[in-house]
Amino acid sequence: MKNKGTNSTPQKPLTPAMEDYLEAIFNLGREKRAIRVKDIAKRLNVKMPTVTSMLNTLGDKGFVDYQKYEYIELTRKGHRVGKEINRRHKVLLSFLTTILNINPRKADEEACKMEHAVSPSTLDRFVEFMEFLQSCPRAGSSWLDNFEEYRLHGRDPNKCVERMKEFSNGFRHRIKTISDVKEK
Amino acid sequence: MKNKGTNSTPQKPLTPAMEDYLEAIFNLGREKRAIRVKDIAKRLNVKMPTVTSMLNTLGDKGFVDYQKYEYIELTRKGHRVGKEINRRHKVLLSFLTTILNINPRKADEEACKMEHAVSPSTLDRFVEFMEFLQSCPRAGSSWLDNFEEYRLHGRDPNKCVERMKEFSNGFRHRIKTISDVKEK
DNA sequence: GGCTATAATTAGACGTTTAAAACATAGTTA
DNA sequence: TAACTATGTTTTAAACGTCTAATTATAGCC
Repeated sequence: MKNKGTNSTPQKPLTPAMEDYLEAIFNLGREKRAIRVKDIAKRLNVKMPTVTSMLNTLGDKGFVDYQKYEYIELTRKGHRVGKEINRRHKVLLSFLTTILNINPRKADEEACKMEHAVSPSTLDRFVEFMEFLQSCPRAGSSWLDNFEEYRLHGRDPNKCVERMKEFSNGFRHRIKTISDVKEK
Repeated sequence: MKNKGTNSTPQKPLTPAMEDYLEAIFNLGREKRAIRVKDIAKRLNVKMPTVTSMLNTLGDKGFVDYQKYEYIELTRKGHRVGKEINRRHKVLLSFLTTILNINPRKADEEACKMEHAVSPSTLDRFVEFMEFLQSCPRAGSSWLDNFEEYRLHGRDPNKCVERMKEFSNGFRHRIKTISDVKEK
């Protein structure tokens, strides 16, 4: 038996809901000085009592410092998790928008769901894949333009060479945003 | 209000657990003639009472034909869902293994979680992306070999041209498996 | 200080998913 | 057919995440 009910570093698997709260608190913490129950509720589209109860849960598990009616703060452990989930969100969002060219709103929704399903090591592969696309000219933005052309106008393999010769610049900016993921 | 409690085509969002059961039943149906509670329990690593109770839930919602002690069968609606979830699984598995080169066991685990998070339209983009890679020579398998090289041996952009000239054939087979996703 | 508006909490409930324990059925075999 | 074994079901209970309604706390203002 590893962990008795106390806490410290239980490392029990967090539920998706808990991850959502930690991510929300992490982000709110960078946006405003004081984080309130109301803010979290609004961010996650839940009611305030739901937030209170989850804060108690997360407090018991050592992810937030929380005494009722007082300021909400992430512990070091909670901060680590919130930041990691946020990283997943950004990477997946970037992949969905820049590589698959899904519109930002839809991509954000999807990233919200996917971020709980993708392990850190798989996430790293996504990052490496995008970095590769960015660092290698032939694999980079103009190549993605070809994907867009393919998607919209046909899938005939014979068109391929022709397509490769096309100079399209309407989407050249897409790949640039990949580097934003590495920020902070 | 769209649907009164009856059923027919309620289209209520299925939970991940329900999707798992429908997918499992769908797959078991193709493996053996009679599907038993025990089989589902084993497949999903749950206990038999859990299966019984979920079968009742899914029966009420019109996804399975189920009378106690009798054969378990998907309704047309249930079959549609099971097949769709299975499709998501196969597409994601294929992406994770052939494009990101994640090992099959790990990739399967990840696909199991991701399949509940990815919408059909996003899934379609994954498929198109892989089809594009398959249909366009320069974007195809040898290009993915370069990604592998990049991942393992360095990320220096200056190496890129050099890398592009390399002829690597150790991974050439990877891209072939992409077409398997389109089966059935 | 007392009043009021806003914010937060408590209390109680519900639906979902799970499991353990006890019970029921069906099939096989002696 | 009686007994044993497989399988399946019911009952009960728990954890989780959410809600509404009612209550309590905090902060700002006259």
